[in-house]
Amino acid sequence: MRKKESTEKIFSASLRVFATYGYKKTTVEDIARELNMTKGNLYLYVKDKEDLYRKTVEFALLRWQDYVRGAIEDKADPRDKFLIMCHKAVEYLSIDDDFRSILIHDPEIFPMFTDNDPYEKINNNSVNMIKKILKDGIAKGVFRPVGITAMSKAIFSIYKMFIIRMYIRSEESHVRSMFEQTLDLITNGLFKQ
Amino acid sequence: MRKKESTEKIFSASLRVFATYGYKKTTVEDIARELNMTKGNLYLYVKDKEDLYRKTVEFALLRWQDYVRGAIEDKADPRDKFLIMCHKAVEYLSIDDDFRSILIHDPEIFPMFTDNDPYEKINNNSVNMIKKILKDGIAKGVFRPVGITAMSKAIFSIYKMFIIRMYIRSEESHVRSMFEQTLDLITNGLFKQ
DNA sequence: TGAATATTTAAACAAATTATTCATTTATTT
DNA sequence: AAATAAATGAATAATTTGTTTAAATATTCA
Repeated sequence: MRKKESTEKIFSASLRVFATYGYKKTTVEDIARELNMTKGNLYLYVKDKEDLYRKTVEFALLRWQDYVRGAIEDKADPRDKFLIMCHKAVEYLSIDDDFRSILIHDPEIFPMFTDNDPYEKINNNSVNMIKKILKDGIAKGVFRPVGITAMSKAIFSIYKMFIIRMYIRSEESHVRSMFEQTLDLITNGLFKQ
Repeated sequence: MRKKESTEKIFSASLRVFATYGYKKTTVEDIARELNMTKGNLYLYVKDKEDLYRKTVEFALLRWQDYVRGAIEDKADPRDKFLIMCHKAVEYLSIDDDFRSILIHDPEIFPMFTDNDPYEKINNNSVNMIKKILKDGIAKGVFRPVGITAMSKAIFSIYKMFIIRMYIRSEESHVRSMFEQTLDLITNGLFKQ
């Protein structure tokens, strides 16, 4: 197993285990076992358990972002892009059990924009994706000329809040309909009439 | 909390936690926390962690047996009793997540009839329930005169096997239809024509 | 009430588990 | 075959966990 090729294997296995037991209850050996390797070898890839966890969460966030990006890249209309992005971001939770579980175990993965967000860099990918859509939409004259940076952060905050709420209390279907209504509110405030 | 009244609370909380994490990963403190009490206090009720686990499983098995017994006690026809018992025993897993989980974590809960079965006494409740039904059915002339003890054990073995199989590999719907077919086989071999 | 009894706590300790390191071995590349 | 990279497994340090215990608090009932 060459180093370059194996990192994906390592973090997807690690995600699986962390998602199952949570940070505290998974041992480094649990993950090594899942990978059919020894603990010692794992420490070639990460500094310590916390580093392993952080990199695992980053891996999970990137996979989620790839899914969303892939779903909108061929769309031309900024309004389409925006709506599909919002829906796909939430729908992804239905198809990735591990991602969903890790969000429930650790609500800090999606922190509000605080001073030291460990995942700031990666969350900025999402914010930048939104930024581009807004910019494009404004340029094409289909969005009102809103403040791009602040609005992007606000929108990201809203749907990450829904993502967490929706799956911590997934029984409550009214959360989903609230999401739809909020989305309607955002877009109808955003679109030109 | 008086001692007499609290044992049920203790073991149902304990069941919940053991079912969530499995024996190894749950700590005595996890259970104490769930009960809003300290570890030290728990040791007034049980000898050690293993004793806590054993009593918890016994509690779970008794709850399951009560459910089945309750469903058949008002039935008169031994054939009804038999069929309902078999179905209810399996269906119970759908309504008690903790029971189902603990079975998956610990397949030894339903051991085959080996020399030292820690739950022998409680599993015998089930066997005796079957025995009574068979005896009654034979007396009333609706069952063939089979060997009651051996047949009861055989029947219990069959449905406990299905219970475990069904929920370890619950995706596979063919397991359920196999159960129905096996039940059909048992009853049509058992009933007089 | 208040003495007797039952329940709960919190701290302490020993034993077990876990994270981490490292010298050595095995595999791969050049 | 030499050099480099990857993996091992055993050893150690740090932390967690199971269990005990003395002291505190609550409950019972004479």
